[in-house]
Amino acid sequence: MSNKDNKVTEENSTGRYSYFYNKKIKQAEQDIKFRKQYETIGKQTSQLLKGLTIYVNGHTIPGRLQIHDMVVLNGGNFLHHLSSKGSATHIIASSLPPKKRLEFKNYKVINPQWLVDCIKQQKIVPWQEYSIIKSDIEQPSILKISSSSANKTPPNCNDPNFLIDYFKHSRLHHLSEWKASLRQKFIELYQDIPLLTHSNSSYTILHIDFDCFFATVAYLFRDKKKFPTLDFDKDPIVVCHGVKNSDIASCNYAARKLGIKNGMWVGTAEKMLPNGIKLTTLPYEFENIDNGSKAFYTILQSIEQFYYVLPVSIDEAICVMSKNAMENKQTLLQLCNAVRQRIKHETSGCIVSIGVSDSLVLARLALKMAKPNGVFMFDNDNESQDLNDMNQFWGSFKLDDLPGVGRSTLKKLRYKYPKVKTLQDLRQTCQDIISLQSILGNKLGEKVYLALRGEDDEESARIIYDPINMFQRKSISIDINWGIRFKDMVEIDKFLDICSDYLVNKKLAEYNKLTSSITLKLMKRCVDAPVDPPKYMGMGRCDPFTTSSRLGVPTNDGGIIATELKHMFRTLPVPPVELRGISIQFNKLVDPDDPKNSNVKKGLSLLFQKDQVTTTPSPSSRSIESPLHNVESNDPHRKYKRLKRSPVKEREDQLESNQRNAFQQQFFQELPTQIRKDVQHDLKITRKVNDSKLKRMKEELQRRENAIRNMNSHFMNSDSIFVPIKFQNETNFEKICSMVNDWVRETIKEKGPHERDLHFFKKYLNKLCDSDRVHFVLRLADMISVTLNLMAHKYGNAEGFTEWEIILIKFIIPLMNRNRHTFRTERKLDIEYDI
DNA sequence: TAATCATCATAG
DNA sequence: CATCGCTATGATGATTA
Ligand SMILES: Nc1ccn([C@H]2C[C@H](O)[C@@H](COP(=O)(O)OP(=O)(O)OP(=O)(O)O)O2)c(=O)n1
Repeated sequence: MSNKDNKVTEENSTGRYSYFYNKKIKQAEQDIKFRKQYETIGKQTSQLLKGLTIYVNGHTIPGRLQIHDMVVLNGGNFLHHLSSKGSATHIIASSLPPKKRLEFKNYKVINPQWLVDCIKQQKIVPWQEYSIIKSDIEQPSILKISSSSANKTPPNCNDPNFLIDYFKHSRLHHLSEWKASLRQKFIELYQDIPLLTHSNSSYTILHIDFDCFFATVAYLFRDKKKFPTLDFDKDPIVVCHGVKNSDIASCNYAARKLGIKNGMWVGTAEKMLPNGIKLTTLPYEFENIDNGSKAFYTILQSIEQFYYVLPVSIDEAICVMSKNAMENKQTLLQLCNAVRQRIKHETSGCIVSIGVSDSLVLARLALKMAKPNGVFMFDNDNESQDLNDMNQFWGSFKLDDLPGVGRSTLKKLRYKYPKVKTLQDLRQTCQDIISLQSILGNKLGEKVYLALRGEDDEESARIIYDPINMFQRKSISIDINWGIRFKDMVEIDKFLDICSDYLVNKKLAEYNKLTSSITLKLMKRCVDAPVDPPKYMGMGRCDPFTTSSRLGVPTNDGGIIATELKHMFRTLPVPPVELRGISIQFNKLVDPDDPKNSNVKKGLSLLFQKDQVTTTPSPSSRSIESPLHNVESNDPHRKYKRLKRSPVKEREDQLESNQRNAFQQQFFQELPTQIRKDVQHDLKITRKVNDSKLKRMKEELQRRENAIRNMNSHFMNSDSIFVPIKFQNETNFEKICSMVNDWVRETIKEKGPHERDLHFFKKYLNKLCDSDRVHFVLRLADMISVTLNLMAHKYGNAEGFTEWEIILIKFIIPLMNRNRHTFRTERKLDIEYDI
C-alpha cells in the first residue's frame, strides 16, 4: 500500500510541478480559489532558497510533496533522486536508519521543521539545531554501548532526570502539553478579534478530528523493514509502549471492529482477536504527531470562512462559521471535502473526518457518525429532516457517546434505566429534565437533557462565545502516578524539590505568574491492593488524599513552595513506601505585573525582614531570597535525624510489640510537627503571612487565655462539651478542636487529663467513628501528636505527657485502625480499564 | 447565602 | 523485559463564617 502511495505521490508531484511553475509565472492573475487553497505555502514566491538543493528521504510531515512545493516556490532546487550524488545541499528526513546515516554522514541532514522555520522567518536558519544525525550518531560504538546499557536501567524515581524522562514518554503528558500550547496560541491569535454574540446565533459548527491519529502516524512512520506487509485497513494495529498491561493510545479501525478501544490494555485487546489474527503494536511517534498537527492547524486557520478554529486537542478542532458563509449544503460539503483532501495531502496520508451541524453537541455526534474517513452533516430542523432519519441518527449512539457522559455517569444511567441502550431510547424514556437532574445532578442533568434535543448547555457554549477567557489558564499542575516507589521521606523530599523546581521554573516562569494556593494530592496504595500492581511501575488501586494551603502572599519561590509541599505531605497519612502517585497544583495564579499586586513583593520582603529579626538574632543574612530554601536544601537530613529521636518514636519503640498497625509508625514519626519543629520559624514566614490564619490564631489565643483562666487541673468539669455534640450536629468541630488542644496543652504540664473528661472524650471519638467521621478523629490525633511534639522538649518528662502519649497510641490509633474501612479504601472502582 | 475545601468526573 | 496511568476544568457536597 505504501508503495502504491509513493508512486502516486511521485506522479502527482511531477504533475503539480508544472502547475506551480506556471503559477509562479502567472502570479498576477490569481485564481481566487486556488490562491486560497495554497496560501499557506506562501502565495508570493521568494528567492530564499536560491542555490540550495534539497532532497527528501523517507516519510516526513509536511510530506515530500509539500516540501517540494515549498522549495520550488522559494527558489530552491528539489532533487527527486539522489542519484546525482553530491548535488544535494540539504537532506530532509524525520529519522534515518543506521545504514542511511552512514551514507549521509557528510550531508546536512535536518528535519522538516528547518524548512518550515526558514520560510516562516524568511531567512536561512542555522541547520545544526535541526540536525538528525548529530544527536545519536556522533559518538561511535563505545558510547553507544554505554547508552544502550543505560537505557536498560529500570525506571527509578530517585533519578534526578526521572520526571523529564517519564514525561518524554508519556502520551498523556504530551496531550496535555499540546493542548495547553494550542490554547495559548489561540489566545495570541484571536485576542483582538471581536467575540461572537448569541443574538447572531446562526453558526455552523464543523467538528474536525483525525481518524485514530496516533495509530495513523505510527503506521506511516513505521519501520518498513520490520513490517513489510502491514495493511492499515485490514490488520489490527495499536500504538503502545509495552506488551501486556500497557495502555493502547490509539488503535486503527480494523482493531476497533474487533472491539478494541483506545485506553484498553494490550493484553485485553489480544483476548479479543479471532484465532489466527495477530495484533501489531507500533511505537509512539510524538514528534511526527506534532508535525502532523501543525499542518492540520495551519490549513484550518487558512480557511477564510472559519471565524474561529477552536483547539480541542492535538488532533481535533472545532471550526465556527457564520451560517451564511456558505451558500448551501452543497458548497459546505465541498468545502469539507476540500479540507479533508488537503489535510490528507499535506500530512501525506492522515485522514480527518468532519461532523457538521449547528450546535456543538450535534457536530460532535455527527463527527462520530462521519468516522471513519467521512463527512456527516446533521440537520436538527424537525421539519426538513425525515423522522426516520432522526430516529436512525439518535438510535445509532451509545449512551456514553454523549459528550460529558463517561464511565460513572453511564453507570448511573444504566442503573436507573436498565433497558435504555441508545440515545434514542433515552430520548423517549427521559422526557423531563427533572428526572435526569435527580440522577445526574443539576448541571449534568440539564446538559444531557439539552443534548438530547440537540442543544448546547451554557457552559459548553462558552467555547464559542467566550473562548479567550475559557482558554486563559487558571491553574498549573503536574501529576505523576507512574514509577513512584520511594523508600523514605528523604527521597520524597528530594522529589518534591524536583517537582517544585519544574513547576516554578518551567511553568510559572513560562506563564509569568505567581501562585498563592497549593494543593497536594497523594495516591496511597489501597490496603488490599498488591504491592506490585499489574502494570509495571503503575499505581495500582489507590486511595487519594488531598490537602491544600493558602500562601497568603503569592510567590514563585521554589524554596518556599517546596517547603510548603514537604509540610503538606506530612499532614497526610501516607507512609513513604505506600506512596504511588503525587500531584501538585497551583490553584490560584496571580499576575505579578498587575498593578493590583504591586505591593505584593514589598509586603513579602517586609514580612521576611520582620520575621528574620525575630528568628535570627544576627541580622547578617538580610537577603530576601528564601531563607526557607536555604534551611531546607542545606541539610535535608538534619530534620530527618531529629525525627528518629522524636519522643513519640521512642515511645513507640517501647510499645511496638503491642501496637503495630496500618497507620504506620512511620507516619507518626513523621507527622507535621517534626518538620515544623526544625523549620518552625521559617514556616511561620509562609504560613503566618496569611491574614485569615493570623486572625484565627489571634482568636484562638484569646479563647485559650479565657479557657486557661477558667480551669484548673482539668477544665472540663462536667459532662459539658462532648455530650451535646454527640447529638447536635451543629456544634462546631473547629471549636472542639481548639478546646481539646487547650485541654491537652494544659494537662500535659500536670498530671494528665481527668478521668471523667477522658471518658467523655473517648465517647466523643467513638461517636465520630460511628457516624463515619474518622477523618475528624484523624485530625484530632494529628493535632494531639503535634502538641506532644511541640511540648516534648519542655514537658517530655511530665506525667501528663506520658499519659497523653499512651492515650494516643493505645486508644486513638487503634480506634482509627478499627474504623479505617469507613474512612478510606472501600472497594474503590476498578482503576484499570481491564479487570 | 457565599466562601472554601476536598472530592469526583470528564476528555483526549 | 516490563512500562511511561497527564492535567485543566467544572460540578458537587460538606463545612464554616
Ligand atoms: N485514552 C486515550 C485517548 C486518546 N489518546 C490519544 C491517542 C489518540 O490518537 C489521540 C486522539 O484521541 P481521539 O479520541 O480523537 O481518538 P483517535 O484519534 O485515536 O480515534 P478517533 O478519533 O478516530 O476515534 O489521543 C490516548 O492516548 N489515550
